[in-house]
Amino acid sequence: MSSTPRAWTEPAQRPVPAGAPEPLPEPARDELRLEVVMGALSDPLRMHIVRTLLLESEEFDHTCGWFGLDRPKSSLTHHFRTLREAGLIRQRQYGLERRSHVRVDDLQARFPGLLALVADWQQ
Amino acid sequence: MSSTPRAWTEPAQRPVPAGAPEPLPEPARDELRLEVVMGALSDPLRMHIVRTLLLESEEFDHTCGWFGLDRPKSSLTHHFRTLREAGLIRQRQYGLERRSHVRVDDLQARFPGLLALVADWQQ
DNA sequence: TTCGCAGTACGACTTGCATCGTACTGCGGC
DNA sequence: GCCGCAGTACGATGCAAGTCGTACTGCGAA
Repeated sequence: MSSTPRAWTEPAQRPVPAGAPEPLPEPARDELRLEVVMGALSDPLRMHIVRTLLLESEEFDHTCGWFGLDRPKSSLTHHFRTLREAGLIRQRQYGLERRSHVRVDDLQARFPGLLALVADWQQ
Repeated sequence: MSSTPRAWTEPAQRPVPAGAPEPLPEPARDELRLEVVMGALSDPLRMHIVRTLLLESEEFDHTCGWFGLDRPKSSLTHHFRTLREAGLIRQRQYGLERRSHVRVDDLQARFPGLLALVADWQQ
């Protein structure tokens, strides 16, 4: 995994740490809808979030605040929820923070090649 | 899989017939934006149109009416224009009719794998 | 030249979404 | 206990998009 910087091409995802909180409500893998996923990615800010998360998520999950986005917190909540409800990201509550990562396995299984397009996206 | 007649996986597109009208205004290949394309595909009716066109377009282009969609004509005009302005389809005016086909070459070049996802989409 | 047809243009209505301020919650540190 | 912080919930607002009826255009056939 560390030999190539593009972990999103790998089918395997790093294991969930023991004791991690349950993910927030999200669609199951077989409930993912391509048109809903694409609708979530049709917003440039959300595309940016997913792409950044994808290319930086090898080490650990990230909080909303980590991105340094210049938007009010309530706007970020809205976009992260949209991404989670579309099935693009998984969110877990760690104490104060809500950490996110891309659902690489599920997305690769259902929509192979989609994440490669996201990774190649240019702002 | 590679023996099946899925022309959308081929880089080449059938040639334009001599004397065909000029295409209606559309974004150039290098102006295509992934988030705009995905926004156009986020509507189930438009996804259906593109997918149908993709899987049936080997023979000839198709008119709006060919699809047999149960919507008023003005709604179809709206959706076909959205698809054309996003760069998904090319439209030409043949006398009375406006015929459409998917821009396979351009989309494969800019967003490889995207059309495969569309072709695998289930209503 | 008159009619019918494919599709557009326009406008009105409605819905959904992005945006954001403000109040609130829940956890951890002091 | 008390406070600060991350993030949510709620509500208001403005705007873009979907929907559709109706009038219109432009071509071809009778």
